[in-house]
Amino acid sequence: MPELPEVETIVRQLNSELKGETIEKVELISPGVLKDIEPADFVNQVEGRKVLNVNRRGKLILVELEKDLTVLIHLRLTGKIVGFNGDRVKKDFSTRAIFYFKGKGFCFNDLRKFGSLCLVDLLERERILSKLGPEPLDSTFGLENFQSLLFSQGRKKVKPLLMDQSFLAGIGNIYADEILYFAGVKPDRFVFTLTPLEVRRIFEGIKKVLVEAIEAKGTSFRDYVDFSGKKGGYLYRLKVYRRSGEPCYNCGCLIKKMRLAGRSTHFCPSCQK
DNA sequence: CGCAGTGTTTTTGC
DNA sequence: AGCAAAAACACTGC
Repeated sequence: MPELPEVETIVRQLNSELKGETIEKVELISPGVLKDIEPADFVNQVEGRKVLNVNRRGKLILVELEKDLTVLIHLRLTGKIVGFNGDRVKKDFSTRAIFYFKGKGFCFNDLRKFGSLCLVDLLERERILSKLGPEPLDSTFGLENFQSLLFSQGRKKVKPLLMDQSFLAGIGNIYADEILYFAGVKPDRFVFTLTPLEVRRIFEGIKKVLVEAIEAKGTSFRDYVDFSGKKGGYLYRLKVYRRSGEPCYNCGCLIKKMRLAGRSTHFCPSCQK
C-alpha cells in the first residue's frame, strides 16, 4: 500500500542515509524481482557505483547512480525498504535483495513478490517516467491544470481516474478515498457531472491530504513501515478508509463500503454527494 | 479448513 | 477501441 506519501517518506530517509555512499555489494535472494535485466548484469553494473541522489516519481523510487544509471524500485503492495547498520542485516523470509554499503545497507523485502527492481539508462528512464501523469504536489501543478486534465477525461468515474497513474502520479486506494471525502464527492460520480466548486475541492483535497500524510510519515494499515522500521501516523487520521460501519466524524452516519473498478471504496453516504 | 479479501500494475478478454 | 476482469503472489481473518 505504499502510495505517494509512503514512498516520499522512504525516499527522504534513503537520501539522508545513502547519498554519496558507494554500493559495495548486492545480494539477490529472489532474482525474480529483477525486471528486464539478468541478475549477473545487474550486480556487475551496480556494485562499486556511488549513489548520487535518491528521488521519487509517482510511486517509483529512483536511486540515481554514477554513469547516468538509475535503479528503479517499485514496492507495489507489500514491498518495503528496511535499513540496517553495521552487520545487523534485517533479513527475513520476505527479503528479495540486500544492498550493502560501508557499515550499513538496506533490504528490499516483499511478501507478495509483486515489487520490482530494474536498472535503466537515461533514455529508458525517460521512456518509463514519461508515461506518468503530473506530480500532484509539484508547485507547477495548479487548479487550471487539474481542471483541463479532468475534463479531457469526462466520461470516467472520478475515483478510478484519480488512481490512474497516467492521469496523476502517486495516488492509490487509501488517499483517493480520503481526498473524495474531503471534497464531499461520491467516488462513483462521472467527471462531467462535477461542478466547478467540487473540482476545486478535489484539487484542494489532493494537496492537503497528501501533504498531511507525508507529515505523518504515511499510513500503516498492515504492511507498510518506513526505512527505520517505523509505522506511519496517518492511520489515525483516516476519515473513511477501512472505517465502513463506523460513524462519520462529521455527521455521524455510518461509513459505507462499495466496490468500484475492482477496489474497495469507502465513503460517507450523507457528506459525499 | 477453505476461501474471500487485501491493492498495484500489466495483461487478457469481451 | 475501450473498459472490465483476471493474473501475478502469499498471507490474514472469518
